[in-house]
Amino acid sequence: MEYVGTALAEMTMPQISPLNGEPIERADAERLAGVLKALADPARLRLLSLIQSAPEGEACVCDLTAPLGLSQPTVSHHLRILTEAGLLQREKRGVWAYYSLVPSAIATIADLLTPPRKRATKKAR
Amino acid sequence: MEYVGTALAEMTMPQISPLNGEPIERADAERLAGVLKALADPARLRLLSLIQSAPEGEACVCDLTAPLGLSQPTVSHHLRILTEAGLLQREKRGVWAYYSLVPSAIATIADLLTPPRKRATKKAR
DNA sequence: CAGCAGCATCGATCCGCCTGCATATCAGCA
DNA sequence: TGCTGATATGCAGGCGGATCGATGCTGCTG
Repeated sequence: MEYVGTALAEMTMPQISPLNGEPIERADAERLAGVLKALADPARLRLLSLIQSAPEGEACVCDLTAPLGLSQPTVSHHLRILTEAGLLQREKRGVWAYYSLVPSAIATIADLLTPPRKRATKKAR
Repeated sequence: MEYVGTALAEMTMPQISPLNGEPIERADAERLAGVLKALADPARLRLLSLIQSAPEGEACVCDLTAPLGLSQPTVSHHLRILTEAGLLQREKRGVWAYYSLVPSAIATIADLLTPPRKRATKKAR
């Protein structure tokens, strides 16, 4: 099966058809579901939360295993999924890998869901 | 294991700890993940989209099987999950079961995600 | 140049979920 | 009452994913 490695590109650039106006296409549904699937896990939600509230908005793997109570390989696995979904970015400094939130990635997802804005045509604003 | 049948109550009333300020608790993470898991499926996203864009904002199972290309039991299954997550509501009229969106359920989820509105306090920039 | 520490990857296991077939329910109708 | 059509539920197969131990890699450091 295919990866969601391009999820970020799909989201920040072309944009997935949001959940408001016309019925969404199957392809769009699969892309959006792919990103949401990355979010729909307790461990990953906590990772995002921990990283976001960390001192510089970044954290390395060794800082995250303890609070989560998961093994290092498992944490690394979750971080990989979040990164491939375009939610996290990785920066290697020396022996450490620092993860931080991709600026408005989550907000973009929220916007895709928040349909409401019963705007006339499509997506004004 | 336990169901997410109370997800709606959790969301519209007490509210799940959102993904912004302090690190979220494990229980909150699990609740939020539960609701997101209901959303993180192509078939269910399309169901929500179809129902929302239907004439009266409602649709019965028989109207949804064809567009999705899934069997009736499978569609019924997905509708059940969405309903238990608090995203859909069911109204039985005669032989038909009409499903419609729970008013601001999805928007609530979006708000839980959309966190931070880069307010001064933390890290401007 | 060994040795070590932080991470990523691999292999394996276990569990949950998507899907469809068969079947049970239930309301309307002859 | 008995039949038909619209939904819901039970059951089972198959796939994907969460987790961990072991291992490989790579910069630091003595």
